[in-house]
Amino acid sequence: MSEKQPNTAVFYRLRDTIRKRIFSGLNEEQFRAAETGQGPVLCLAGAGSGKTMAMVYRILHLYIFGPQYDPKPKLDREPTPAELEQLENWLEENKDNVTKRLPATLLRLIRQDGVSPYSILAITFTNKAAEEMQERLEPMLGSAARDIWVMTFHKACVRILRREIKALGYSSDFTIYDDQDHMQLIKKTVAALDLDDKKYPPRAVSSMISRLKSELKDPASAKKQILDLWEEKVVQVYEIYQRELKKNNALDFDDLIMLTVQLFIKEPDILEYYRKRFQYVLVDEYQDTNHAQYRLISLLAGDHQNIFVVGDDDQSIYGFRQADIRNILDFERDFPGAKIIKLECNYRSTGRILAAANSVISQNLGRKKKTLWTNNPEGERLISYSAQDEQDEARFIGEQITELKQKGENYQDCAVLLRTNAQTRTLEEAFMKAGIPYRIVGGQKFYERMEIKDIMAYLKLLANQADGLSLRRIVNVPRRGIGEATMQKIEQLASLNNCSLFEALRCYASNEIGSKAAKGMLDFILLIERLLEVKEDFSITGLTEKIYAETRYVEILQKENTIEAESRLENLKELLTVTQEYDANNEEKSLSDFLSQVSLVSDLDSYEDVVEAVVIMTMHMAKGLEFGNVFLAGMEEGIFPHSRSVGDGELEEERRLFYVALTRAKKRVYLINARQRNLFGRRSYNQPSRFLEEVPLELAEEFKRKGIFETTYQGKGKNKQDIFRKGFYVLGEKVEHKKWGLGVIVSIRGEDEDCELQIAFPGMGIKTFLARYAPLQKIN
DNA sequence: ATCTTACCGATTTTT
DNA sequence: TCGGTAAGAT
Repeated sequence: MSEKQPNTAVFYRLRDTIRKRIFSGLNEEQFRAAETGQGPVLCLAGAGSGKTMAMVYRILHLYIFGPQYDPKPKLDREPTPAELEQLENWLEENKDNVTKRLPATLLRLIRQDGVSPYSILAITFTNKAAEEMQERLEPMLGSAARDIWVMTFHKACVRILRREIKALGYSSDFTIYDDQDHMQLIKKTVAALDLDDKKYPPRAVSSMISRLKSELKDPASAKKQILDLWEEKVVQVYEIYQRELKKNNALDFDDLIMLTVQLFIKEPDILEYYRKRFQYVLVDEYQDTNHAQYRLISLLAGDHQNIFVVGDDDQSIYGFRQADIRNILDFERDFPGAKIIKLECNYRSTGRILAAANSVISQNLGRKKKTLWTNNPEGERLISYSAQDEQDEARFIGEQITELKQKGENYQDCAVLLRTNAQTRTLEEAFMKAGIPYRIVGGQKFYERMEIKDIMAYLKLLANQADGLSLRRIVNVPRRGIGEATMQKIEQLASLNNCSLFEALRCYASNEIGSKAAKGMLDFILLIERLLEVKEDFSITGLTEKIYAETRYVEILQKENTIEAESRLENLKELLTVTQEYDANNEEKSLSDFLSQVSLVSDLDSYEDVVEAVVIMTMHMAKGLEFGNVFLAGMEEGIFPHSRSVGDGELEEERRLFYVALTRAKKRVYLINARQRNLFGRRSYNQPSRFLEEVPLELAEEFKRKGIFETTYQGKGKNKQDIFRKGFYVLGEKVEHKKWGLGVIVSIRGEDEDCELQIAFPGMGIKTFLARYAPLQKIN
């Protein structure tokens, strides 16, 4: 017989139970990550260990219960019996299901000491990750979820900079240059300095400048650490490049981070404001942060030290983009008193896949020791297949996928992951032939298409007339008879008068009335001025349509009447869908805001796994995704590990990439190498990847093609005759004929031993044979 | 100013 | 092999 408890005590008990219920889907470590609200926390989260869960629930916990859970918080008033009943009812109703949604009333009742959603900053690298987190938060937190800053580094920086960049001498309608724009400007600068672009390849120059920026070195401080002539010149390029950006009121991607840090350092008041505001900072994929990003978050977390980072050093595969693995390895040193939480339970992959991945990654030195384990079943063995060549490789994958499909797998649960983009072609052809629906993620990106870039350049110029790069792009698009030579003059004029390209253009046009180029220029200037006048009156869609019409861009494409023009028109239509979506979803529509939103999306963001299609992409792009069945093609020395990375310390990063690729798979992994393949138009013979040997033998089995003659053959024999009888002929394969000598199979008709082979003998033409009788021998 | 042809060179790229 | 760039032709 229990004594009648006061309402408050009952409330405490119920609240505690509800808390446990909400977090019941987490394992012990995840829960610890979620509830440790104060101080620095490093969460080492292995692949597939539910780190997003941990982050989402951490935010949830902060919002509802605050940084430090108090089971008996001070209440303003005693809860009413009706309220207690509500809580009890909820508990009763949600006895068995895992909580995905919390009703607002319940939230209001139990939320005590919870932090303001405005004080939480959750940073990711991809929009996709940010959206995923946001989507999971919304049903739990309701509208409060929208007040939390869950966004990418770059987006957060753009937000801050749009408000504060005046302090750095830019104006707030700055343009963001994408990689293409950036490269363009680098090339121009290299040329302007009269440097030989053989000795100073734009790519290398760009990567050096990018490195300097991610190390927070401005041109002045970069000058102090020059090692040789080459670097000296590059720093000169950097200096001019940076000046040029500022003149154009433009920022490249690296600037977004670097300038934000500079801003914080230069303006302590501004830093103070954001420090006060973001009391709780969370960072996803911490192993991928570069130095600038590290500085950014350490500045923000400066005094409160409430910083929570999740990452996996074993999944650091962006070293070439200045991701600094030391950030995660040194976290405990950088943030004294840091708590370490390891998430080692994998919910994704089968035991065998995980064992393979563990074994592979254990070869790397200098990592934080972690061993993933799982309660999942052992699963099937990994399958390896040694293909004749890339066609055979592609065909094998196609066949296996067809087989999987028959077993009830969906196409969208199959992924082919590649080391390089160049490997996609053969696969595409094979899939097309086999009638397998496929999708290539990460090829030509929407916003990188010519026609889209053209229209965007118009919009950019309208938003920011200082943007000379955009002006240059469109001044003669469509044709207005303004060529390179004329533009050179204008550019000179601009730098002479220290004015913008647009102003120089105006000046030139009014001075050279009558010349052909001036006529075109005048057309262009009037067009832009007309658009500038009305840009405030239109929605983004309206403005875009006006550009289509006034430039006659669409009209000209229509007249072209080619398939190419057709697809460009399609893209322009698609762009209108994008603008419409923006217009519909954004209250105060500003052109700059639209443009930055667009600048910060990637191809991967549009990737949804609902389409019935096999997905083909690079291993890099696959990070963070998962698939039932994963095919890793091109497991060859030179390709993977890539020849360029063998040698200097990058082998471990390649191995991490392999680890990432393996751990994408839930059920099946196929490892395929081709014994020969065309590489740069040359036939090359590659050894199987060393990584294959790092997969323990007992976890894998080799797939043997059931050849036409193989039914009875079980041979171990080494002699040529045996091998010759065992094989199955493959298109493109080299064979030796007793009489004709070396040849290549160019066609195979029919099945099994009845098939008819056409073989090309160099200098002797194509001969036809019946496989059954022909005295053929395979050449490896 | 714009179109054509001969070279060269060739990872990965969240933003 | 392909695609992007640089010099030559119209």
